[in-house]
Amino acid sequence: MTDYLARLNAEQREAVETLDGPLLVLAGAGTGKTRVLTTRFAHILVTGRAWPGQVLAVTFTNKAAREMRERVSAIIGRPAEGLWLGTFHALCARMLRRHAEYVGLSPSFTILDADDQLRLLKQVMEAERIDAKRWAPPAMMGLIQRWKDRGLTPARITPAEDTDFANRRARHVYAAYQARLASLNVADFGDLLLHMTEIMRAQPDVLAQYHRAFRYILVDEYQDTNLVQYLWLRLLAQSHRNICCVGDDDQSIYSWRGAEVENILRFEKDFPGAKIVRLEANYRSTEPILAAASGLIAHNEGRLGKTLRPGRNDAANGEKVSVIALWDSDEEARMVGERIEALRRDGNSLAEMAVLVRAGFQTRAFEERLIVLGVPYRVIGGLRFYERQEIRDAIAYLRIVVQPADDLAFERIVNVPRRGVGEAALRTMHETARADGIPLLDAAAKLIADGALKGKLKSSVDELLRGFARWRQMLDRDGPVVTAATVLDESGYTDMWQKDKSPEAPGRLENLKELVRALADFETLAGFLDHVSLVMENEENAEGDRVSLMTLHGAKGLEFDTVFLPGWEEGLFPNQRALDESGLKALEEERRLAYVGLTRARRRAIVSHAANRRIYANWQTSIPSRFIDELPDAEIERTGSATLAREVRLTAPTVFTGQFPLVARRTRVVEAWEQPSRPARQEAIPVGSRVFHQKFGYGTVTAAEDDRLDVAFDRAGDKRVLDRFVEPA
DNA sequence: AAGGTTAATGTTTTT
DNA sequence: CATTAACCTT
Repeated sequence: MTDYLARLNAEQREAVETLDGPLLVLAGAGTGKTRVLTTRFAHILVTGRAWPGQVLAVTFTNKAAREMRERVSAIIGRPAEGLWLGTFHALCARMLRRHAEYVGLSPSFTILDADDQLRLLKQVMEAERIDAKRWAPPAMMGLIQRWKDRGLTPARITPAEDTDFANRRARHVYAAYQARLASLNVADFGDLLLHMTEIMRAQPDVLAQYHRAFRYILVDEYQDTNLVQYLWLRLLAQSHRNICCVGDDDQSIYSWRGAEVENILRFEKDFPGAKIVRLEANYRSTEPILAAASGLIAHNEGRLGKTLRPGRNDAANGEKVSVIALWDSDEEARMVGERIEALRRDGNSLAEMAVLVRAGFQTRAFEERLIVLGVPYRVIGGLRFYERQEIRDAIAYLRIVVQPADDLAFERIVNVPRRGVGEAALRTMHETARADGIPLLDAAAKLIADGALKGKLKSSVDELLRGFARWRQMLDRDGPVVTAATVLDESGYTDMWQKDKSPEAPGRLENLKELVRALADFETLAGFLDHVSLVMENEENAEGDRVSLMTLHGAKGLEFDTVFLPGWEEGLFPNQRALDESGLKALEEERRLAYVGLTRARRRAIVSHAANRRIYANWQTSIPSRFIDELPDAEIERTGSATLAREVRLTAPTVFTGQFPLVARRTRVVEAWEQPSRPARQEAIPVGSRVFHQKFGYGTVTAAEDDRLDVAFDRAGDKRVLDRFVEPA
């Protein structure tokens, strides 16, 4: 029964068998993190420490949750049921249904998606008379989300926090937004965590209930937790302290989403006596790949410090990491295509190859190339199932059936299909709703009863309202599947797409069918709606042998024999925008992203960069990413038609000495080597001098480092820009 | 209210 | 370039 322990190495075994007290597992890439987590879970059950329902296991993705559930089942030899195993959000939603009244919601609250969130916020900002031109709603949304990530309810926000948005009215807007959510009986994603944390803080009996319920807590991807998730965990763990967090600070790539690596450091502080186990034996990659990745990540400061060592017997026989220099992005796509074909000819499976890019738009060039070559591929990421227009529309209908007061859903579908409800009619409904303090749906009914609506508008809206009354009864009588099918049919929604002649229409109808089909697995419509917003993913086009194309973020947790890492150029990767916004912090995160990319590869990693890249309309010259220079020379092999660039760069005499050090030497050489479309800068730009930038206007240079300048722009504020984009003023 | 035009604007996005 | 939101015309 304990033969599962025999399959672990010493450090993994320690992580599994240390069951009492707080434990932090620092697990490097490919060191068997998931195995440790699932084995630990099973070990708790097998040793009789707890029943399955007494273990709380938290992941970030549904995929990870599913995987863990399957592997735990396999070890204990039966389907694992009644588990508290899921994503932070799914677990919180489940809890919040029990205690919704504490935060002014009813247990039937629905969960809002990003689109509805923004629409609602726009309305709130409009009502608060905030100029949307000057204060962009998406920026305000970001601010609110970051507050929520930090566990800050409007009441917890100090005036000092509310300084730089809409003349210190951000806190007020946030409060109004929250009030509006409550009045609609909806919660956004952030609220799930925020509300539960707030409830556990304020209601000792609720907290005590969960302390009794959970004896052990397991947390995956701990480096990606944000503050509110940390608080939530800490509250739940504070009585028994049997909490085990697994993470890797070197793979923290979501700080821009509110994740705080500092949580790892905080862990030791808040759980004194916490044991720390390091997993450093990598069973995934060959030695050159590990050494290259380690050499790269060593350039980051402030790491907890782990050294990956090869754990595979055959690790030493690996090929070096290829670094290929190419003339332009077309040649890069051609190179990747050719390599893929060659590998396939040698008997390699396409499913074992991946192209990992920094930004989503980069996949297109490779898609086009692979189509020409007739190589099957799949793009991972992009629109999720529930983000599709037709699914969101259908769900809006269903939400109103469950929740007649859901104004956002009503607003979304009242004129879909067209019922002649335009801006004017909607405004009238809003006014009536606000005046009488009733939901939009009731306001519409009232306007019809009062004879305020006329003609086609009146009859079509009336029919819709009668429909909702009917469908609501039907739900009790005939269940969700029949109701959903009827709603889509009788509302004219299916009809609308059947009449649509666009090429996407058939696919949309197919998705609607899939939605109804998926409903069969659920007892209640409310349960299904939760599933759709919290869990439902794309069917990943998994069938067949295909090359995977995805972003580096999307590749976390995956592995492939061969990994292509194109576009390693300054500006693109590391991404200039990230650098401009968050400086060194962003650079280190970009570097971690590069580390994640390299460590996805089992046997082969092919890094490439192009000297010229078409961005939007025109061609732009790029220089190789600094990350390439940071790869240890011994582990890489440089080839490619643009190898010359490097030779030139390395052998060119250092022209500029003394006075203005570190100025764009690399840029200049590469530009000299190709056509002089943009004249190379002849002189360094001294600190303190006045410059002009096409986009930001005039400013004063405050610092210079390599080819980038810190400039205090007169109007645009402090920015970091490439020196070739400014001119001496 | 609907359809067609122009102008603005381009990272990453587990839930 | 290519997508989308805001705008203007019928």
